[in-house]
Amino acid sequence: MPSSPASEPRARNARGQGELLREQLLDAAQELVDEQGGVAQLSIRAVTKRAGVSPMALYLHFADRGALVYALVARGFSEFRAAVLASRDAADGPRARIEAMGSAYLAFAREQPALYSVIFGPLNPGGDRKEAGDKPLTGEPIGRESFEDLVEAVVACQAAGQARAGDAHDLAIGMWAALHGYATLRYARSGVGWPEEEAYARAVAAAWLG
Amino acid sequence: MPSSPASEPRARNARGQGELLREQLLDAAQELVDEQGGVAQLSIRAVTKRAGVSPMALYLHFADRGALVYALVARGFSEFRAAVLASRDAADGPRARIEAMGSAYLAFAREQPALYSVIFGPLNPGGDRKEAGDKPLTGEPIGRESFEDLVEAVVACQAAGQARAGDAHDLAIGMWAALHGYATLRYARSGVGWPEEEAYARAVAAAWLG
DNA sequence: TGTACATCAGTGAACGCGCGTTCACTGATGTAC
DNA sequence: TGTACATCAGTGAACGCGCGTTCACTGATGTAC
Repeated sequence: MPSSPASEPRARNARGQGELLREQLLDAAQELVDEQGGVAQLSIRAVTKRAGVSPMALYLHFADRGALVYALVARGFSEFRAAVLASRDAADGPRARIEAMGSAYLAFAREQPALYSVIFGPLNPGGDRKEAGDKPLTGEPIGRESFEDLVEAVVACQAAGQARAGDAHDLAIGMWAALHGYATLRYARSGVGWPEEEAYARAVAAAWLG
Repeated sequence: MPSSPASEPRARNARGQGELLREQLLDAAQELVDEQGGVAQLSIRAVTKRAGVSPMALYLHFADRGALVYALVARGFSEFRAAVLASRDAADGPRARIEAMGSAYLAFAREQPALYSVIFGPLNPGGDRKEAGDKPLTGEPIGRESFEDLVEAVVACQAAGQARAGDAHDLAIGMWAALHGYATLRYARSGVGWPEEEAYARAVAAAWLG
């Protein structure tokens, strides 16, 4: 008989493969975040139960709940940034690149709304629950590098004469806020008649870059 | 000796004044939401403790935790809408009215960030914690009426020749997303150099209305 | 004017639950000699 | 080749906590007669 489904007890990892559990815990945590729409209700016990492991096993890989949340958000942001940059690099010409970044941004927010809202939501996401031992997100706030990517793309666009003059930073801010607003409002208030992602991304570029 | 500070036991309301506690509970809940940055961690026990009352007293006014959260959000939205409309009515001319609405929108989000994020965040805010008995936000999603106010202001602006032609609904969507993006991103990612509220509100109007 | 009674604005103890985290333990597997 | 031992990947029970909600009660105050 083949191995039965998830309900059977999980086999422990082979010697030297202990690190595998770390990724499995992050996967389980991400599933729960998707289901719950946020990180506030995420619990060690729920994560370890989903991974088929005792609560204590989590402490082999994370110092506490805050460290788990931080790792989850950091991993999510890496995926986000990679997706946006890949989309940019597949497009032709500075203006098309910017619009591709906007589309990819909105697509990620649609596909992973809970993760998106944690990445670009209030800082210190673990602290929502209890401060005890939670690692604050100090230094570079998550999301900053992607903003810099956008500024760079705006500069390239201006250099090619495909965007109005003006402070690239200010234009990038306007575009970022417009994208973020759509990303967080569209599915929370869907009854209002939203444009498609690509059309909106082009409209945002037109509004801020001319 | 005058009445001592909050630590002394609360006197119960006089006969016929039982409804006063309802507002006091909502006030306490709002304080906690401000402190915690959201509604997810709001507990009956914390609210009643702050109001100086036993947990059971809350059930005299609210069916359960979800009903409390719903009442809090509904009251907050009324305040929000009233503030935006008051600002609109104090301005001169259709274009200035729209810009005043935008400024008031951003000012409310700055002054009451937690309340703002609950009003315009994911629906069914009480459901974050546990579904048991929570009243879902059915029918008109909160925030809808303010969006209609904005559409109306755009129409007035077009009628006065102070906005480009086009579907007023689509223009209002663009402005709303831009305002919401600023409102939720500015204080969460403050290190990036944001414009002032009034300047941003004008820029948004310029971007979408021409 | 006196008193029984209904009403009102709450209180108090207890329930079962899930939580993060602690301390101590287990049992398979590889390695040194 | 055999065996003692260290290491690794976990487990199990228990702690004290805050939670929503239940059931039953209290004591002051107004009202009917």
